Amino acid sequence: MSHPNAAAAPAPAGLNNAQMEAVHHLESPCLVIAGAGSGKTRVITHKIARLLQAGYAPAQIAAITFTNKAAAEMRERARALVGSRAAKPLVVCTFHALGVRILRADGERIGLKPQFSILDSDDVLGLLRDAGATTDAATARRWQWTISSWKNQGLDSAGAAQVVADDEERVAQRVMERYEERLAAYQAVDFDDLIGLPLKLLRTDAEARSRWHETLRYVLIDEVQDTNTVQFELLKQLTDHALPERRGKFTAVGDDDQSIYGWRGATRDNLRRLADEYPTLKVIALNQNYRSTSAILRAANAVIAHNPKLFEKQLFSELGEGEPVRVVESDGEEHEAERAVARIQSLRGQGGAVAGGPGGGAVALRDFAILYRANHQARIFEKALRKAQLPYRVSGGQSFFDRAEIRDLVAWMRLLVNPDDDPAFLRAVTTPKRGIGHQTLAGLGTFAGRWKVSLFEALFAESLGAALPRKAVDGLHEFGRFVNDLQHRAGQTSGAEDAKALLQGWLKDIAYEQHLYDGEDQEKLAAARWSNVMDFIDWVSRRCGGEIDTDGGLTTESERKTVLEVAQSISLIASLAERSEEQDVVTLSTLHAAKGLEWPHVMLVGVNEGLLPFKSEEDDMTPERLEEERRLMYVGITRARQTLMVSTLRRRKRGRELVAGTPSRFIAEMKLHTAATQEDPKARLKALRDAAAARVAAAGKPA
DNA sequence: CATACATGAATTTTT
DNA sequence: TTCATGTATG
Repeated sequence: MSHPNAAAAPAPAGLNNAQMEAVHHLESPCLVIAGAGSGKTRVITHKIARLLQAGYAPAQIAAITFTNKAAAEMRERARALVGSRAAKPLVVCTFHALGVRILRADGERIGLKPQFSILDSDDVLGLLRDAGATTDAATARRWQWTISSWKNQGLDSAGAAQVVADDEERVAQRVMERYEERLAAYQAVDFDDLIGLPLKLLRTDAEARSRWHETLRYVLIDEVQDTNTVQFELLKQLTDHALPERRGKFTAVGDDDQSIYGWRGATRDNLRRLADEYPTLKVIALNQNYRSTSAILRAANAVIAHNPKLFEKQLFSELGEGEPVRVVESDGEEHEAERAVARIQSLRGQGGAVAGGPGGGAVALRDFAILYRANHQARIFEKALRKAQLPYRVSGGQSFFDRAEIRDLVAWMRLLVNPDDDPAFLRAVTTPKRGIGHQTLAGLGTFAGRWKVSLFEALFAESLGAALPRKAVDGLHEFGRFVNDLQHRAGQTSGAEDAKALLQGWLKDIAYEQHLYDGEDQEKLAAARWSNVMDFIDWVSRRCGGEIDTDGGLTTESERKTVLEVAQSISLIASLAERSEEQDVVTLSTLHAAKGLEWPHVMLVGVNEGLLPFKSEEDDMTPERLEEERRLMYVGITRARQTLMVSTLRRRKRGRELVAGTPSRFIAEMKLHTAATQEDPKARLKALRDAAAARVAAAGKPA
């Protein structure tokens, strides 16, 4: 991963004492409480090196993360430390990728054929609409959410039947039953299944379990505080070896104060469970922060002190006092945005005047982040930045793989891997249009439903002729033959050059470029889409050529792969090799999406009651909810390296009139007044002098 | 009655 | 940005 602001610990000479202890503790399960910016990736990668030294083979070590990005960064840092040869066989991947690996190898033992398809959330939504016979996307989305949270608690539809609380859930539970039937019929799994099914396998199949215990002998897991119940159970199963001396070989790394995903099933309580269920658990806290100034950390510590503690931890920094944290009050969102822009411009104008500025030179745009609670808040800042002609990037924008044209091609590839993947079939057979319409597909669907076979299987059934007109059947057969032929060739084609030729030939055969220009009235847009398609083709063929995996997916070796093999791993991959990441632009991001990243200059905006902590009408703010919001504030504060500005609205526009806004309680909790913010001119002067002294001290040190 | 446009409101997100 | 709701117009 190449994000310039990714939390790459500014390398201290070696490891500090706590880090060293964490790295060398192999005797019993280990939990590393890694505060923000305390060098946790460093600990994990060094621990991998330590395990290799202790005699583990690389392929026996698994490092599990939550995102592809984190996995890629981890692999890269491990490679830098232990070398390519040792790093290659390491199992560094996401939870879900590990699930895929287990299911591709052993899924047959629980009735899943190895070429099963992975549905993304759009596919799931379509299936649910179908299963629940609704066209209403909002309803289907609620079902999706409900069903997913049941699955994340380890419940199937039968289990969910025991816990339904109201009528809406009762309906969702029935939809879930039909959804499960469909998944089984399509030989497809959703993202939740990628955790749930491997867990089921390991629980019920002793032989498979012991085989996996032989394969993966030591497990490192990142961000444990973000694990949900099912993921936690999977971790336990993976490390629950039959031999006592081989049991509990894991290191979990996390920070209870950065647990911000409770709303999607993550439970901070898993940290406590680790301590409860593993009496020999060694808990090590990393308290030294290598990212932020003392002024920033003091504010962070003060805020989080209002939460009950799970583990004792107090971050400190040796980077100097730094600039005081600034609180700014604005009249309305526009005003706030203008002031944020003004701050960027003034800090940039100042050049290297800020302590430790990159190379002591000008402050770059990429050094700034504007962080907010909710996505819609970005809008007004975008407007202000555009007006000031400052380039920016909004986090969590539409990903490459979400684009319609890419989803078309991915559907085709999924169909090649698993012709029984009905959602993929439907998309491919109608993209581009080939004279197979609603009527034909409805007929085929009815036929397939009656005989309980997939659409693709139904297509070649003898008796289909009785159910559909001759012309329709001919069209379907032609499509089927085309897919079969392409599938055959894709299974034999490997290497970048050949793969590219195959893919280009395929696009030509289906006249995809024409399809794009037909569907778009503006030629420029169609051309842009086609260029995306070309990027996609390049990307797939490069992987066929055996280029080293940079996406954290499954691959641990770099041999040539067939097009079909590459297609197998495609659903899991969320982003192309980051292309725009290195541009010098201001970052706009939600607090959630900012986790794990850092910037020299951070602005937290919209820090108001109602927004942060967030509160909606029908929402009773439980203490737990408030604590999670506070952790969100904590995460925001600890993203900043040199300066932090916290912005709040005195007044907000509501409709046409301005209404009073209340600064967030978290601002008071930062306890800035002692150091001086704006009230006391004398104290402020002193703070400025201190900061200047700190700058001088910092400038004397090598970077 | 249906469609077009304007207005206002808006949790958080990965795989 | 998107999504839903409401008003105005054909």
